[in-house]
Amino acid sequence: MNGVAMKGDAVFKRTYNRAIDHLAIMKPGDIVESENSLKRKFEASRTTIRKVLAELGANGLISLDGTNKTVLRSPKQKDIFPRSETTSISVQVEKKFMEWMLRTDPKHGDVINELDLARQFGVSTSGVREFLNRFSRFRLIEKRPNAGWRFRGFTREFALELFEVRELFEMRSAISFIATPPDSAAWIELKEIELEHRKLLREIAKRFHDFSELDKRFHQLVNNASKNRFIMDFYGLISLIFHYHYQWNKLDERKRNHAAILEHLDYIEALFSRDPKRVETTCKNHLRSARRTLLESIETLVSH
Amino acid sequence: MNGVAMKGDAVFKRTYNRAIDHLAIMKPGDIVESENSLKRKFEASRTTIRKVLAELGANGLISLDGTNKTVLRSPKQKDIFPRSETTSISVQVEKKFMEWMLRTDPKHGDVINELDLARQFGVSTSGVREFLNRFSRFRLIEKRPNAGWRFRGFTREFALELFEVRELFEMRSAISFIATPPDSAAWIELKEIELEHRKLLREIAKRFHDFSELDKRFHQLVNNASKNRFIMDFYGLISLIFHYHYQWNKLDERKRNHAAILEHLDYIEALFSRDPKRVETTCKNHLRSARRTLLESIETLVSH
DNA sequence: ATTATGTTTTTTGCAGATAAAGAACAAGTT
DNA sequence: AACTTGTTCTTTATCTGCAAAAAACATAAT
Repeated sequence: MNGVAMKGDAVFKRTYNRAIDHLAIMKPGDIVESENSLKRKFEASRTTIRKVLAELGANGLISLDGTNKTVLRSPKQKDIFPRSETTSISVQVEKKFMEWMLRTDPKHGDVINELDLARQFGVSTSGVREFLNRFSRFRLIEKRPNAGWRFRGFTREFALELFEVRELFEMRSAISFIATPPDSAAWIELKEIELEHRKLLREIAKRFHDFSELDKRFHQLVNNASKNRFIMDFYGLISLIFHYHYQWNKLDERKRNHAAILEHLDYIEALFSRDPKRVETTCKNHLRSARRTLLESIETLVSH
Repeated sequence: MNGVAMKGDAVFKRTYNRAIDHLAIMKPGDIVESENSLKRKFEASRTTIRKVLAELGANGLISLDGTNKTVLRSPKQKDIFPRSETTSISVQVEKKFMEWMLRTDPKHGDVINELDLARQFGVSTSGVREFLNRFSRFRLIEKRPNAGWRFRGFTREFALELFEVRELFEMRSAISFIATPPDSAAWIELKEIELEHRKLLREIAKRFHDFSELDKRFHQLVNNASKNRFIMDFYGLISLIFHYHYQWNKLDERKRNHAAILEHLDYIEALFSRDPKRVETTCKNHLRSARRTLLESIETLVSH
């Protein structure tokens, strides 16, 4: 309302949109369920639910008769809030920072200016600051007191260190995986993933971009078998890096993905065989070539 | 000066104290070196150096004659700022939070209230918030949007997951360690640590408390051999946990430390032998008993 | 040309304010 | 007794403001 925006009402708007979706499948005259029921359904506090109901009433979508709330009319397109207003500032900053990283491709040692980013992102410095503090856990940036943040990666050393740990963790997880009971849901998921791979292999010509999503799904499944929060968390960092890697290195993407699918299929087959030796061989083989690809893309970046 | 304190001047006070220390070893009439030289020596910006010099002048410790600054009198005890005023708010919050954890011993699921902590610590909510964001990387607390932080550990599962990764990392580091060239400084440091162990063993009756420091030094040396930032960082988490563990579990401390020293000595000997098999055996043996101790102390805590 | 000090501009660290969101309390209905 | 809605109290998310600290720009002196 006034110029000095405070907390932001993304939760309200998101919940309001959810309510609109909900109303869309109801008819005028239908009764609206209780606040507590909506609270559970929309995952928001009752305070927010009440605000939404009040707004729906004010907009003539429902009648607010205490415990007897009824639908008055079906929602129109213009009743919903734009998607961009339904995410909190902190989530927006996160997204904008990632885009900024891709765009500017900062190099090791580059300084990150809070004020500058805040201006670019259209948020206050605190928003940027808070994000950077959280992001620092990935070890890609580093703070020097009173003198701002510095970018640390993405160097060859970083990639090598990353892969050293990745291999350690994934090998351990893969061994845990083959030890999971045969009736576990993980095996079904693995079978599904295998089929997806075969399907993608047939349609590789036009769908090779879809590999990155499948890659993530597969490795995450394996890593989750470790049931170790540190190992699973670490895979979060790997995905982040790969997300960028896929954006950077468009060269030979189709060929690389094709090769990776074949490696994955070997690896998956080894998992189904439950033979630790075979798992080790196929897993290492795949990770080695994944590392090679990543390093190549770094060299390419550095050279031009 | 006025009631609304802003950034805080810990850097100034710390630097001022450093300057006082420096003046203490000079005689009246001696010439004070250049601002740039002091800047390098005291690791602060020239802005801060100038402020310090101005203050020293105002307090009659030096004469401020442009480029000709001379010592007027030796500093007295009352010239220095109290130590507590020389650390930044963020460092103070960190320290207070750790003390708070020890004191209140929060359990899994407990909520952490930013406002409450801010009041207890005598700082603003922003200070607490910023700290919690940074601290979240240790995975001991977790945020739920709009609903505050929750304590996650310190459970048996947490300890088991921690040790799984610790063993993986330390084994890898130990193997890297024995591969370092014989003229590396690490071997000298290891020898020193060995001697410290033997010395502590002789004086175990009265100095068993000193083990925790030595323990950290030893394992850090081994982990650093990995030259992997993720592995080295992880040891930061281990130290943090152990710091608390040592505070919690006072039972049998002397006996436990005595046993650990012997295990360390075996492990160190194995490292000197450069025999991977021996290193593996002694390292695993030590980590197994370290885990047992930690688990015992958790059970004890849970039971009363 | 380097190295000194003097001055101005920019950025960071932290407090404080406030709307939004959550939680707790109260009282009424089936 | 279990659910309603109504009301109040507490906590979080975010912006703004300002002094401290750093960085950049001048200018003077060896």
